[in-house]
Amino acid sequence: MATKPIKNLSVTDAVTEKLESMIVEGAFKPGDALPPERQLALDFSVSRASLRQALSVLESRGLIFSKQGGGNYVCDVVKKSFSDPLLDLIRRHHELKFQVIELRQTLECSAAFYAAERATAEDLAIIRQRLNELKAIVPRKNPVEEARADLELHLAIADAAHNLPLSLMLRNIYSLLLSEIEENLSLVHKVNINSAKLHGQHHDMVELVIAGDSEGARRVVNEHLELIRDTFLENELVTKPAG
Amino acid sequence: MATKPIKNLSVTDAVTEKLESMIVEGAFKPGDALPPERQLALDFSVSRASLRQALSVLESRGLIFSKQGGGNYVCDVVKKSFSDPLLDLIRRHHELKFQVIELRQTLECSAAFYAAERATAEDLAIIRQRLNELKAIVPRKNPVEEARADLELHLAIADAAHNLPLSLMLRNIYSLLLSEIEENLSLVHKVNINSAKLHGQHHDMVELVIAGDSEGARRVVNEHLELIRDTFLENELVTKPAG
DNA sequence: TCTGAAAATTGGACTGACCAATTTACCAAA
DNA sequence: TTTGGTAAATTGGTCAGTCCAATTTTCAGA
Repeated sequence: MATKPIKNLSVTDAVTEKLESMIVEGAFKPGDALPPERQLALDFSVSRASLRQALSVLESRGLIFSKQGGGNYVCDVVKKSFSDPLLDLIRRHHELKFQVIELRQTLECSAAFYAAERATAEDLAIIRQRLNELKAIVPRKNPVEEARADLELHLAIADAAHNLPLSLMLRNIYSLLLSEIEENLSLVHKVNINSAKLHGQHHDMVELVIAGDSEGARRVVNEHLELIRDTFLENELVTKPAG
Repeated sequence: MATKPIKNLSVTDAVTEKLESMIVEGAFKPGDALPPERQLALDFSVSRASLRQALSVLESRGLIFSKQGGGNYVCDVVKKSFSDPLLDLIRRHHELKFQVIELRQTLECSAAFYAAERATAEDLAIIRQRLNELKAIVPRKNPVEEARADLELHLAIADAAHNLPLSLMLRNIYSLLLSEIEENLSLVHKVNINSAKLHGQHHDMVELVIAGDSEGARRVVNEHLELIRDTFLENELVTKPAG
């Protein structure tokens, strides 16, 4: 008999949940001012300190905002943040973005190496197909589509390495990068500066994997991701005023 | 002309940012306990109420968790976001073990490389300490303790690479390996065949990282993990009838 | 009616206190 | 020496009261 997992919420957590559900259910509509903190604390029979902890959490979730002396207001855009904590973390800390790219570099170099050694005819057919799809999309000048096709090519190579955990980790990183790219298109425009060089590297990557030149594949992928990393870094310097 | 939104952070927000940065930058590592709230409030020269608002926000973001009477602890962020499905998968499929070791090899080689380039004096002190702890444990002939100390050394090197996502991934892999080892002690007995050689490599690893020889560190770690991989493989052939 | 300063309201922050859960220290019993 | 349990110290959870600063409201005077 397992001990019953009784709902044992702290006062703060209970208030957070209550307020959140009231907002979601429309008791307070977007733009509305919440009752004053002192009144709200009385209504819930909690201290103002506990209430304010709850309000802080709701503010960090983007549900409300505070104006000193004015009041607490429900945000207009109630964006359902089904946010991945790690993803949020990386969004807020650009130094982590660099680390993610560095990690991607580590993983992809190995992936290319093993792919060159282990790729089957079937793997190679898929890789060629992805490369052709990418080449077809490039002229359309659609950054998001191009980024997606780009990652698909990289993913095909990773899969050819026949290391499932490695593939899965890269998939996670790709989904992270893609949402990043979709949020910040200017970043992709920058990438286009080095577009020709990047696409040349794509071509070389594929050729070396097909040729079974594992060391060569690793080297080109390394150069490829260094170029990507540097482009990201430059972009950060442009878009972020002062780090 | 918009009024310049000068960085005008509230006390709570400032503390939140500061703590988050410290966690991200590794001042507090996953599993670590934060200093007591009263002490932390003193350190930051803020009231405990403000500090607790910040802690509430960080908890809601999944960065820390609190135990009443126990303390505030840094979460293992990775478990929720990066590789839940991966861990489950590997637990269910033993044939993936080889691939996991291969992945570990990839990650650790990079980690050693970057550690040799970036390790601070503090990092090096921890690495030396872990090595000494390992040396002290070896004579006891306790396989589980030794495996744990072994992984702690590798982890210290990984942390010195100053790449949080990389550290987190390796932590997951380590916890996986450890539970694997605890389940199957015979495997570690096999390792002891190459015990002397492995410990020599540990020593070389540390020395090269301390010397800042990134290429050398990468090479030794590569050899180290090849030896580990081969030992695992031999063991598989012995323990699994016709795997 | 309009303006502007005073007053009331409201969020931001600090202090000190008390409770409850956990951890640590310590001592007696086996 | 080891074990087991209890008392003490530590630490998070909560509350009440106070003061400050920004905003909103009120209202007298032009």
